[in-house]
Amino acid sequence: MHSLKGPTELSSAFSLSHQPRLLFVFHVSGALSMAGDQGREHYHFQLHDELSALFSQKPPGGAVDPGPRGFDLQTVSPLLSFTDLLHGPVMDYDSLGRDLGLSCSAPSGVLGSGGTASRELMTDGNDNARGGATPLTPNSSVSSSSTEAAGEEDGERCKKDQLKLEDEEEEEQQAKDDDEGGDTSKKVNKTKKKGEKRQSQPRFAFVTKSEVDHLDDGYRWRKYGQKAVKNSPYPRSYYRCTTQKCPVKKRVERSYQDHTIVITTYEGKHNHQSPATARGSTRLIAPLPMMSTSFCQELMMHQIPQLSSDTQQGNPNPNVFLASLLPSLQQSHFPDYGLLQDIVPSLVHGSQP
DNA sequence: CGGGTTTGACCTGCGC
DNA sequence: GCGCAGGTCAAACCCG
Repeated sequence: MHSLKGPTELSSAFSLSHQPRLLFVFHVSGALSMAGDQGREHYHFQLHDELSALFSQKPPGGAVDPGPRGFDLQTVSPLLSFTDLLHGPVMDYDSLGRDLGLSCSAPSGVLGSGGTASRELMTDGNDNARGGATPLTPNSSVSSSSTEAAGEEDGERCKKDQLKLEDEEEEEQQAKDDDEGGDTSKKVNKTKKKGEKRQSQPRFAFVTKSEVDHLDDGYRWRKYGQKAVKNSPYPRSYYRCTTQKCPVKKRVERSYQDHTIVITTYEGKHNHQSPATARGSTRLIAPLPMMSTSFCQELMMHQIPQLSSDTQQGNPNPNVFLASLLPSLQQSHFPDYGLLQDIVPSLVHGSQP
């Protein structure tokens, strides 16, 4: 069974924050899509339902849309911090999970048997799991992501993923060949071998409350498509990292129940440094030699006010937060440690020579 | 003019 | 086989 230490330790780290913030990281394993194949669609809509239920709730003062489930986050207490939510007397993992009505369609009963919403969201048995932080916008008030507990499919999935990765290496090689003079039809090259599934890249989804669709995560993206989403009035946009040969893609869509909820799904891993880092961002007061993306900076500034405050009040390096967080994440099998590694490469490299 | 966006067409996988 | 839906392509368009 999966280790469930992650959320606990993570929440300890997040106890630094005084603010009522939620930060969930939804790792979406390779075979899962935010939407798509019928088999995955269930998860997709559940994700929508759950998140919408979660985020359709606004803090006191804001308009509150109870949502179809009628789940009232305020019963959980919107004023509680992430830590409070996880540890506080108001709600334990199990009750939170139940109240959230979370019952991800993962085969082994993702939220069953002691599993809880938060735990499961933060737990992933997939060793290939990579994770992330949350892209935030200035107006984001709540961010969430989800981890798919791959459950019993993991073994098989890992094998499949490995095969796919191998295939992708071939594709990469072919791309190189193309770059060196091949002018064959891209469509032909892009066409996957028969019977071969896509979606081998690690994925993780961020759910952010934001008015803007395209969140600045420090990387440059080029939109390559937009599709209407079934059962949703909001289209899904497809972006590719503009850096040459960077395989990372992301999809951005809004919750059909709460248009302020932006679901961003990242796929793949950047094979380069964030342009924001490269050009030297000045978003934070202190220099950020170890902060690779504005993405993290936003995290620091908006999602972790306490930390931000510390930064301004003397601690020159907000990365101490991540530095303190990473070991816990590593120890706790936090599924998205990999993304943190992506996001804070030098930090990780520093701690992991 | 280069880079990004829009948008219709096309491809693919899956269920029926 | 057909229809549906997600994902991608690429020409046209836009903008600085």
